[in-house]
Order: sequence, then C-alpha cells, then structure tokens
Amino acid sequence: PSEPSKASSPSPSKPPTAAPSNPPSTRNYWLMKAEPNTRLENGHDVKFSIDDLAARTSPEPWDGIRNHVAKNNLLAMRRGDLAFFYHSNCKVPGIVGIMEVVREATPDESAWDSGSAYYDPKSGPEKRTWYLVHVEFRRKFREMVGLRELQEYKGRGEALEGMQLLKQSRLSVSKVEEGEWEFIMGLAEGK
DNA sequence: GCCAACGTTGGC
DNA sequence: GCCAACGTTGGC
Repeated sequence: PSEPSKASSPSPSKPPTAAPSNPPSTRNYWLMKAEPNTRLENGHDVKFSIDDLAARTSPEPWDGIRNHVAKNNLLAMRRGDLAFFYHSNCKVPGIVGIMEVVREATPDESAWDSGSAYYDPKSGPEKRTWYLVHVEFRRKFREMVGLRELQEYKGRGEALEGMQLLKQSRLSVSKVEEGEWEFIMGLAEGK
C-alpha cells in the first residue's frame, strides 16, 4: 500500500494548532459501490473489492460511473473527502471500509474507448460527459456494516432516515451526511 | 413536452 | 430468477 499523498508536517512558522487543509467541518462524506464478484461487462470482468483497492500502490481511478446523479456527486467531491466502500450485487451487501478522495474529478476516458467495459458511444473527447475521481484505500472494517443493519435505522426519526443510499438504492455514488457517517462509524466500531 | 415501452440496477 | 424502482428512448 502506498503512503498517503498528503503534505508532511506543518512548517515551523505555523502554530501547532493550525487547521489542517481539509478540517472535518468542511470535509464531505460519500458512499461508492463496487461489485466484489466476477461479472462480465462488454467482455471485461468488472469485479473490484476492498481487497483489490487495498492492494493498489497508486491512486485508483473510480471509472465507469454512467448516471448523472452519481456523476454530480463525483463532481462535488473534494480532495480529502472520505468515502465508504460498499460491496454490492453480492450475497451480503454492505459497507466494508473507507477510502479517501486524493484527486478531484477528471474526464473518464473509458467512456470513449469502445473496448472498455464502460464504453458510451454518445460521449467522446469532444463531448466529455463522464468523470472520475481518484481514491486511495484507508481502512477495512473488521466486520462489514451490512445493508440489512443500515436498514434497521431508516425509520422516522432514526439516524439513517434520510440516507441517500437507502432512498435511492440504485445510485452507485451517494452522499453521506456527517451525522450519518458518525453513526455508521459507531456501528462499525461497536463490533 | 408527454408518456409508453423498454432497459438497468441491485436486493431478495 | 424475480421484480420494484428508476432512468432512457423515441414516437407523437
């Protein structure tokens, strides 16, 4: 695993209490889905699990997002934002760990590569419809926080009542409110 | 711009 | 494999 591509310690001229470049108050939180099981798309296996991400030695381009609501979430991501890694389309779906956005949105060139898994004939270098961000592995939970468990808290007045994942279950990149993030972290750490 | 038909996602 | 919930397409 690579080192975080963060700046080193603050310069001596700054007070020790200097705010980090992306303090919690301005950090946004997200949830991104990937499929841990083999599935063929345009002849390519799109399998990608948290263990695959953890094994990467350079930032991972999160390509293949072909939905405009998900794309708008990608475009709103800022370096330093954190995202849950969610395993979908598998026997036990759920949140399995955390990654960090290390590079903001750039065009997803796989969209105009006719040989790629995510080819979109309506886009091209002159029509950059789709974007990706780069992410890095941060941690894997000792035990996943399953979708079933999340759904226990989606009722009126409960912690995950408004969670985008639960309201728009087909969205592959969704926003997580800070309170939702902290609640889910509590579930993960309680295991 | 409406909307019926069709396609996709993803939990179950 | 089923199907609900969306999203997209295309005729009008």
